[in-house]
Amino acid sequence: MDAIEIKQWTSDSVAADLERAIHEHRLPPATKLGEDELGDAYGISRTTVRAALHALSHRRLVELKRNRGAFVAQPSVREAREVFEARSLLEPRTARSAAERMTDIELARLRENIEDEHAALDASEDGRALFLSGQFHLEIARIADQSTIEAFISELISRSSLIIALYWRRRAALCETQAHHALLDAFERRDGDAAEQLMKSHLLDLVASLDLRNVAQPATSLREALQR
Amino acid sequence: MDAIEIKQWTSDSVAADLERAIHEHRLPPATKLGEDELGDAYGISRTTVRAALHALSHRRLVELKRNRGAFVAQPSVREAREVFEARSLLEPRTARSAAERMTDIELARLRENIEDEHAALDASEDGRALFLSGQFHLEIARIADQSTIEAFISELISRSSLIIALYWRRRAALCETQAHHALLDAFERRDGDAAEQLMKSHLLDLVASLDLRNVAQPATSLREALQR
DNA sequence: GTCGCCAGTTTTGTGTACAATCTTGCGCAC
DNA sequence: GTGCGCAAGATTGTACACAAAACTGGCGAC
Repeated sequence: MDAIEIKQWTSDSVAADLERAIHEHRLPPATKLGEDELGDAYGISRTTVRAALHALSHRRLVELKRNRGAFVAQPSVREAREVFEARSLLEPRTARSAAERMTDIELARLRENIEDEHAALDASEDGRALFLSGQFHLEIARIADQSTIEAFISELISRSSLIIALYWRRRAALCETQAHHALLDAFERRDGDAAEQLMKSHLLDLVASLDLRNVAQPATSLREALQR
Repeated sequence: MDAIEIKQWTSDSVAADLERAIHEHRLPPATKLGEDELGDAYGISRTTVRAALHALSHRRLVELKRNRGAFVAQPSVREAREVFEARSLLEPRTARSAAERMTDIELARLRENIEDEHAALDASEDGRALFLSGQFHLEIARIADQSTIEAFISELISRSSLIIALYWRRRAALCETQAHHALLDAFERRDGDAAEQLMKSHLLDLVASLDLRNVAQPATSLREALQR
């Protein structure tokens, strides 16, 4: 079947694999992540799975319930607002720094990223497109050369993916890549002011495209909905 | 001796205990944290110790070296700059929010915090004073009611403590509480603009009071210094 | 008929044992 | 005398086994 048996999984690589699966919406919010189940799937012991699950819980991608198990997180409306509030504090300034110190090679990588995203969208690979969209933002933080801020943004992007899974209202599928194109233009001009401003409004647009009225609760799995 | 035997330590509480010890400089940078050693100290197995150590490594307070062990982290000069860069992006705006929504009760708690810090300084309990100083910043984030940003700031504050341990140059011992007093005044007036501005310059002052010339490397333990 | 209690089953939490890896010290060759 | 290599010791990484807790189902009493 798969080449799973070939690779030697470590707790880190398992965590990365799960994070990507969550990011691509292959593991939707509230999915139960049983330790035995995962151990069998990856061919590793529960000990290693536990380490990976704990790592993801520190990034708020997985919720650990004592004696209940691990579940893909379901960010609340409040948490959703907070995540984008944090992003709006970090990313615009980071985009400015990136614009001011970007090399042609880095610019080319960003351009490539956008093209891949387009290709994924054309192939209706929504999950992959969403992941690449996140990679675009992450790449900008990487170019800004601030690894600490980059780590925060990385976490926020992954969490944003969960938020999108829960609260996205189909509307603007294109505006996403549109905004990224605009940012790329600013980067090409090494225009820090424009990049900061564009990132700011891009994030605002993202929040606007979500349905964050507390009326519609996460619509989670059965009992979870009633425990609230 | 101690009441350690009474308490039932969990991985979380052990992590919190270690974090506080690090924050108060009872565990200086580069201290080796052996698993057996810690297990004996807390009366728990290595399994639980490992979970705590991993948690702290996610917050960049301890560095895990494969097959080598866990050590209290030694932030590089570069990392030090990054941490304060991140703080300067997050904390000023957070202070503004806090100022605008602060209640009298919260104000009183902050005042109390400053008094405790004064008392600790008078008693020459430097570690405790440093911890309380961090708590002041953390309390502000809590008042701003943004738990996501609060979590980031909490991590940055703890890491700042390590940075101070490594790079502090004795100079302004008082300016710290001075700045906190000024912030408190702004909070009393619910003056968001002033709070944001004061926090911004407070953080700049902090960086200025560090010796971040790359000349003087961490001055770590023997071999560590040479591996760089 | 409904509510409450109790036991069975499943899943996580913790402790222990073994394997892999790295460090350290000695010995041998050049 | 110096440098390399190998073996012994120590420490972490992983797997396994047991204990604790929570959910599920059924039985019995009111």
